[in-house]
Amino acid sequence: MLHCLRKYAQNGVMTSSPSLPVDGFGKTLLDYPRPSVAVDTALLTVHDGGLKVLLVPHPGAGLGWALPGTFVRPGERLADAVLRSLREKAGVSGRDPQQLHVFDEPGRDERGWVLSVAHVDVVPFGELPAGVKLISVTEFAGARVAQVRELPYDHAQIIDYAVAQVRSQYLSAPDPGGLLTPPFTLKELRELHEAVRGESLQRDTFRRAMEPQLVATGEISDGTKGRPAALFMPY
Amino acid sequence: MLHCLRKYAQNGVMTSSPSLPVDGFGKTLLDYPRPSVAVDTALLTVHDGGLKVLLVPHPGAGLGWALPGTFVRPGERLADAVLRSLREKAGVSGRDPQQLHVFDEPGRDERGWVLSVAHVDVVPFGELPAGVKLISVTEFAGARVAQVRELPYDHAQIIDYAVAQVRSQYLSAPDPGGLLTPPFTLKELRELHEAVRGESLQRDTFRRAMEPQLVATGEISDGTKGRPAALFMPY
DNA sequence: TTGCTTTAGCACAGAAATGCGCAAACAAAC
DNA sequence: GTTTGTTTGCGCATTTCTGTGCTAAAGCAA
Repeated sequence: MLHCLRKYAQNGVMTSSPSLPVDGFGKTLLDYPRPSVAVDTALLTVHDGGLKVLLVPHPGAGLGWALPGTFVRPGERLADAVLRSLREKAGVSGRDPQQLHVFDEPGRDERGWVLSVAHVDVVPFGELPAGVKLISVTEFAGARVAQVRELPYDHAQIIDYAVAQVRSQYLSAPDPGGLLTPPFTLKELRELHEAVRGESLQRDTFRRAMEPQLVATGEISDGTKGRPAALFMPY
Repeated sequence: MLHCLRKYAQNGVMTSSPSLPVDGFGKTLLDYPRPSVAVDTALLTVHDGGLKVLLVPHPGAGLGWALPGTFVRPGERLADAVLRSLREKAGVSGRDPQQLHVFDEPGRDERGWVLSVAHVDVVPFGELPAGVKLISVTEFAGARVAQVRELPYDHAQIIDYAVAQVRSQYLSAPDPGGLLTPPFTLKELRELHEAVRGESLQRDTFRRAMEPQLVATGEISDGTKGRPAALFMPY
């Protein structure tokens, strides 16, 4: 079979050239079929007492919204691709994307062989640009909100993984996602946890779990109705 | 730039041909640089009261052992690639590989741009072929056993992820990895948990946690010295 | 039949966790 | 200044969990 050497002059990516290591068959990695690798991200935030996910317009036919995503570029870390896609698709600055799962169903994308590395990131609502599209991930009577079910590809599953992971992280740590601006009150922290976990929490039980992991600033909240609350920061 | 259409006649993989969808730039997915995607697997088993990981000979220079791995083939699920690599590299039948993490450091492999999707699988020691290489993952006084530290690439980290995930699964469920052949005694189950978790467990506390999740078969163990133990199966 | 070993089960004490009611400490209203 | 409403902090009782020691049960071996 006649082979053409194909070269790229972009991002210093290595090409099929005499300098690449060859294997026992005299071939380099570029001689084998390879998938396209994409990242898709469930960007979660807390607003109006609930957990919300960000959607962007989906250019594909028929469906209007999707999770932000992009193909990974040579030399780019997956997390950096996530951050780039959040900037480019939603004008949002992501923070610390965490991997969730690789979706690898061979026919998942009609354009060809595509793997998607699903991620989750969390951003405080106040850091989101005005006008971004957020939908609730809260379940009502066990039924998914229609808009989550209608998302393309495996995006509904990605949201499930994301919610599960963030909820797991908020089981015992005060604010692992940094959604509150320190200093904050215990009530603010508890309300955040109730929004994330989707359930109400007993005030005293919550306080005993969190206080050992917080630093009391010695100050109290002001301008609030009722007894002023002590202010805390994370360790 | 002159392009040659490159065709493959292997495994029905799609090629850069007129039939592939093109994007807004008139290009298909194959026109963009793509990584090689590999899977690496920490295959864990329990033997001699401890958690062990399987190693295979590493063909690379300098180091002798590594976790089994392979490049993913077109149309192949990641889990199937894991199972294939365990068969081909170690003669082992894997069971239910679980994804751990994607290792994506651009320079992690001198052959080129390679992503590795790390997996964990567990197999009962009795199902492993004779002569496979197992090393302990147990830490002694907080120090990693030398052989784990010396593994190539990010394999030591993969083992860490794998151990953490399996230990997490065995925190509250009887035998999520199916390492015991039913029926089994509570002592056998407890010893499995002690091997996985790397700590001793209080007999009654353990029994209270497990019994509600087990079905008593009504039979007892035979051929044992002392009072025969009740036999259980998982729900 | 007796002795030994192992397992099962439970009572109990102590530790840990939970939830509630009340006093304290504020702001707002009068 | 007093009263009302709200929120916080904490003491207390209750509940749950854990680990220990003990004894009975149930086998095998002698």
